[in-house]
Amino acid sequence: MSSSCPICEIAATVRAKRERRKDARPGELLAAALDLFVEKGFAGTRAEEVAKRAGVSKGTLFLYFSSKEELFKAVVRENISGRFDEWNEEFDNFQGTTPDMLRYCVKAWWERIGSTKASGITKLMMSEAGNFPELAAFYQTEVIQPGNDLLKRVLQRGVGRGEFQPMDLQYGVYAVLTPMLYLAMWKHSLGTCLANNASIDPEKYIAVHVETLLHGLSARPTAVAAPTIPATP
Amino acid sequence: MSSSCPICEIAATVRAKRERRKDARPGELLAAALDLFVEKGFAGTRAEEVAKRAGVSKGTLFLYFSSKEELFKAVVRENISGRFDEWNEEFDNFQGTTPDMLRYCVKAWWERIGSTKASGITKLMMSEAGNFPELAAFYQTEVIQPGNDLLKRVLQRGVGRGEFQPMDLQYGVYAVLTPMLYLAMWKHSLGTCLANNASIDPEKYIAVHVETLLHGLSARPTAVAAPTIPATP
Amino acid sequence: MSSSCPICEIAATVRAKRERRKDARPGELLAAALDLFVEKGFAGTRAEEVAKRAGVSKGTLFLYFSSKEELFKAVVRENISGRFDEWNEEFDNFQGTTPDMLRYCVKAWWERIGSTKASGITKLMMSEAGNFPELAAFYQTEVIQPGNDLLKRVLQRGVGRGEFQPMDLQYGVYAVLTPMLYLAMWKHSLGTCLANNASIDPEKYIAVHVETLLHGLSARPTAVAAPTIPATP
Amino acid sequence: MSSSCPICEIAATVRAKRERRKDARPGELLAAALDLFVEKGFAGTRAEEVAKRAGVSKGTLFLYFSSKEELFKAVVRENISGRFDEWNEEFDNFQGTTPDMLRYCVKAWWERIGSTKASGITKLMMSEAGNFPELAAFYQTEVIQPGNDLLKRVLQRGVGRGEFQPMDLQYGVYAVLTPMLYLAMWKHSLGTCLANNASIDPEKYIAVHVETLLHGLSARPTAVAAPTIPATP
DNA sequence: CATGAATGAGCTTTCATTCAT
DNA sequence: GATGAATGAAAGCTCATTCAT
Repeated sequence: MSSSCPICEIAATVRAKRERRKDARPGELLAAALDLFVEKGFAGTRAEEVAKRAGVSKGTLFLYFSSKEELFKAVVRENISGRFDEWNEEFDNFQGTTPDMLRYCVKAWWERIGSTKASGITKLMMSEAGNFPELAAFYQTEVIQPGNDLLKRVLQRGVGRGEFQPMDLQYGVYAVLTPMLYLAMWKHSLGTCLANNASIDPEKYIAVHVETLLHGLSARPTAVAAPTIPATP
Repeated sequence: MSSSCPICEIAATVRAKRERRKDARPGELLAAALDLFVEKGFAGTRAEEVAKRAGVSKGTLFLYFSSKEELFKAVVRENISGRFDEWNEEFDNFQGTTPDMLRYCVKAWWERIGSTKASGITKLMMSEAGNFPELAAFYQTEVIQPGNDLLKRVLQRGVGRGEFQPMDLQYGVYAVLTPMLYLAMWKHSLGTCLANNASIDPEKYIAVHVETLLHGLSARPTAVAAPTIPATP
Repeated sequence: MSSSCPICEIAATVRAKRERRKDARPGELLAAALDLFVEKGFAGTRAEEVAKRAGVSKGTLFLYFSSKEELFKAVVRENISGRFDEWNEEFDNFQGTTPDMLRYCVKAWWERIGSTKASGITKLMMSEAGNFPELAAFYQTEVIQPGNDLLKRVLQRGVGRGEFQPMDLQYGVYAVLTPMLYLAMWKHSLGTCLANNASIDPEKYIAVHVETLLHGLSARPTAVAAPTIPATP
Repeated sequence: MSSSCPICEIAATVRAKRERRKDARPGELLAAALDLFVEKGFAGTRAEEVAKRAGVSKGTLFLYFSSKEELFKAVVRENISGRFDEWNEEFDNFQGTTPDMLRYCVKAWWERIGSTKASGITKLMMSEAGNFPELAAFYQTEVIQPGNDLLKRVLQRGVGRGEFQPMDLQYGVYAVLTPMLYLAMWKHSLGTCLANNASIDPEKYIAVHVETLLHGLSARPTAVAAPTIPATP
């Protein structure tokens, strides 16, 4: 490779760069695919577009993922696990009232999932679950169940400490989770096409939600501080 | 039909049968389309499949609906937007407290939309809105806006009568609507693939939701300080 | 049929009208078909449109003409023959100079064919001949040949009387005919879609044509260089 | 190519072969399309047929031309409108009398268009203009207008140099053009189906036409009763 | 490994033709 | 005879997937 041919030199450079980036390819493709699947849905995303956004050719995409469906599965797998250990630990160590814990919990979700691209996966799963039952089961095991358990422990703590009324924990979880998941859906579906006057301010929406919720959950003989939906700003 | 002219009778019968058949077609097609759109999404549903399920040929479908998109709009009109007149009237005539009105409202939604196949349309729009902006705009105009307005009037009534605290009506609407819409989503996406032990009992879910909500909304004598989202602990 | 049933009476009236018009049906269909074929071409004309313009149903059209192609053939047959006898006689009796005869000839063509819907048939044949060889042969025998013969006799008369130079009669015929046929084409094709500034005034066009032609054909005392086919320049 | 690097050479060869193939595709497709459009008309030609005749698949056609209409436009550009620059220049540089120029002009048209398959496009536009207004407008802009302008300049030159009588240039253009266009029509419609004895010898037809025309246009000292193309009214 | 030209199954839509009424 | 609802064969176009280079 000490050839004097300049083209060969360029080729060598290219090859070097290629080899350096070879391992990065799947990751770049997955990132591009996440973006596009979230933005346009599964059927609406063209394989070539994914490849182009990842800076490779259509052929290369199929070199790493045997089909569009496999790519989709890989995207979901890549993006949904691995955060729960950290979170569980965080909550085990939480010092403070349970209402504050719940506020923190919701805030953390918004900062780490809801406001990031990762929220698109939620929407993705909702939209396409019907067409990928296998993936849906995987999602249930790896994401939904752990999230459920984590929230249940928070609510149980509140009940145990007399901060919350006794409740059916599962439905308590739903009451916390639902609007957040819905917000993720909204952000990535109708919310993107609607006139501004119909759009939701996510942070305000979440604040209203959690306070209303805490008001509803709280054990209060003496209704001291009534949280409310704030008056029109 | 006591006519003495047998030809007239036969002709009338013939026409009747034909017209009965012709009149039935759109309904059969709309029912088939609802099923399939909900099951497979808009893009995933083939026109020919709709026709086949309705027991007619591909051509016949286009005899009644000029395009797949028009078929979808007709499905939405048939199942949702066509009913707002009736609902508006119903609520105009409602006698009783506003909390009861809201309970009735949520119950009615569940019985007429949520628990029926029509709830699939909600899920459909969430999933496909990004890919079919024209459909999204249609849905916004024909469904979201009227639904929004109806709920706003209910909440306004409660505030006006001193049953609810003053509030930002738009976010009040969201607080009512969101879990219901989310339930619709759930039913038609992940909910269809999950093990039974993780499934939601919709009626209970809705009941919990509305009571928690009413608790949060209700005007209480000592509404001192509105709690807010605290800073990160 | 002395029934007292008013519907039966109406039916009887309808039937009578129907029978009265039964023989007229094919003619009405042919007229409608001529209009539409000329206006939109063969492929561009829909069978249902023809039926509607004729005031009958689609089914009836196929009752009289076994296929769209048969309808087309019938239109051409209906509209192209039967005028030549009259014309031949007219010209046999013509008194006057041959240039005047030719002027009259061109004028007559314009008035009876060129300016009427019948000119559309010319365009029709030109456009569709390739797809209907059988029809083309028919047209050749029934229309082109007789027209050719008639014009040849006119030119021959001029040559015989010393009004025109000797010439190749066949090409003389083409020289007369061509611009007229072209005009018919133009009227029914590009002429209908072009900006006004590019449009032709047919009468002026024909006048220019015939006078230029007569100038070229006329025997002149100083017929020094009768225009001939020059060697390739 | 005297490089010592064998890989470079191979790569170059490969790319060359591939590019040669890719570059050839549009030409092959255009040739096939010209054939078929002329033979069967625009509507009558199936995209797949064009592809098959070019030896490729349906999909490949749409790789190079985004729609059937674009394919047609490309055929027109390739065969006619793309040549006007060359022709305009040719005539700007012409040395000789204007009658000779006109003879050359007609001869050139015959050799480059009339006698080639390209003449079929003229017929095509005549036949299909009514059904495809967009194509007609394209043809008007890209072909008719430039051709018109070119001929007008020729005639104007003759008038300016005293070789032709003053005339209405637009109708002069028609007088030149019409028989040529008609010839193109004839060749591709009825002419293809008629017995030999009725067929036209195009070269002789054109020669007769142009000489008769020049005789009619020419300015002659003793223009006693010279019928002429009248000056603009 | 990477490329991108090529493929062809699949989708929506049109419309001549049929046939039960 | 007349009707018009129903049919289904095409046709234009898209795009996941393949494979020669």
